[in-house]
Amino acid sequence: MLQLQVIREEKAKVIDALKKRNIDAESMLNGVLLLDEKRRAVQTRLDNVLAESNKLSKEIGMLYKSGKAQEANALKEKTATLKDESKQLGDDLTNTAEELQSLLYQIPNIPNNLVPAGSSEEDNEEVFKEGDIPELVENALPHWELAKKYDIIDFELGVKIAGAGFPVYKGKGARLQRALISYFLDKNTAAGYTEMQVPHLVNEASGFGTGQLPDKEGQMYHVTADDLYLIPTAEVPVTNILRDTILQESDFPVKYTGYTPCFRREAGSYGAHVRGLNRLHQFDKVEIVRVEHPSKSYEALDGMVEHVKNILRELELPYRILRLCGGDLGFTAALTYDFEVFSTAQDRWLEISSVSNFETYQANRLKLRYKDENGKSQLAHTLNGSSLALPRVLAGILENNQTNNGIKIPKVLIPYCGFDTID
RNA sequence: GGAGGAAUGGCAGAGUGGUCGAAUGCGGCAGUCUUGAAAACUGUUGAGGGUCACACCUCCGGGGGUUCGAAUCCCUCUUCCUCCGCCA
Repeated sequence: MLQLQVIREEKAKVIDALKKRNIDAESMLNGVLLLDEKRRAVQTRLDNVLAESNKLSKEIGMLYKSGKAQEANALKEKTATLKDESKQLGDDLTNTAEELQSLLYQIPNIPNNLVPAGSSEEDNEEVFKEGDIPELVENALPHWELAKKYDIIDFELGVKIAGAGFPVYKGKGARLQRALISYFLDKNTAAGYTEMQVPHLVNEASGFGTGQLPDKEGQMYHVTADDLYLIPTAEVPVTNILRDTILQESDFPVKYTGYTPCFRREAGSYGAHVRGLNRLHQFDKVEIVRVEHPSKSYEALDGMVEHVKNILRELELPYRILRLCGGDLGFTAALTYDFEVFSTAQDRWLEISSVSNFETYQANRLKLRYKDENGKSQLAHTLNGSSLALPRVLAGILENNQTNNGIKIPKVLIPYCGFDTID
């Protein structure tokens, strides 16, 4: 959520920046400012009424103590109107504040200067590319065929147990999954991230904190009986560790990593692009989360990008990095780099990581602050990234490493797997 | 799931209707002393709204109520503790 102060003081700049998202925010921001003004006016009136009635109450107390009951009773009558007034003003205040809040929830984050203009993923800017695209054997197979051929992933079995998009990993497939998780966590902890095991269901407040609610309510599985949500990403529980927290500057940088399954309803997705592991309702992901001093957050973002690069290099996967354009940028992000692995057998790029700086947008909702050198509370910056999402990494490994003698396991994973070939 | 108890500032812990945003201790910060540190002493130290700055207002787990007045009384929800039941 944007800070009111920023909208108040730099409205023109905000409108201009949001144009990159192809949004004309002018009327929305005017609405916010109007409500904000109203809120403060009502608050001031309410405060005055309360001050008056506080004063009277004290006088009444004194009068009773000194035995002047009659005078006290006379004063009591005066408080009746004040009470009515404060009740009305209080209701007005609540309504205005709620209206203001819900309007603020509808305004996305301000894109960073680096974000290119654009309306769709076509306009994303390729900023880096590395790794050789392998020459595959003739009649190379996409991963869903390989999965069947080597009996390592069973999609039909998942359908039977749960439904489409819930694969069952078997044998070496399951072991490879576990290997990837351990490998990713080891890389992240070696880079100074503290490993966290967090709940896979979260409450409403956590959903609001990181911005999944109210915006993407339909994308999460909702356990209505207990009003909990299955997490769509570890970002939600891990970042919410620090909700309602005031850090010291010396606490920076905060670096967490966690492995969790992720659950997404993916309502509205269909077609060839959701085949196999490309888009699932349940998948595994290892996430990195950072909380930073505002002056350091972009340095941190670059560091996270380097970190993910390193991992992909070790996995020997060809990949590229995109800077997302305004039209493709997530609602809460200020700047996002997407990592994509090239799947040779599918002849397309697969998104495997998304690394973002949210600046103060999440922190404002989370009330995640720090004390600056003057002892004043300031909003921190939050960042997160996948390091990494498993299914498409797995797809990339299976497809790019297929040979006539089976699928070669990348060297770094062999110690984790205990085998070097799937055949 | 059943019965009982509890929830107060970073932590511990007083406060059972008025002058309580809240004693006291610990911790934190600043200072005195010291070559330096420790100890001791002195001061300071919750969050938010509001204001140029003050004033002022709100917050004692959340919500609602009683009252002129609520941390304190009532209702409700949540969480924690103890006991019982069930159980990976």
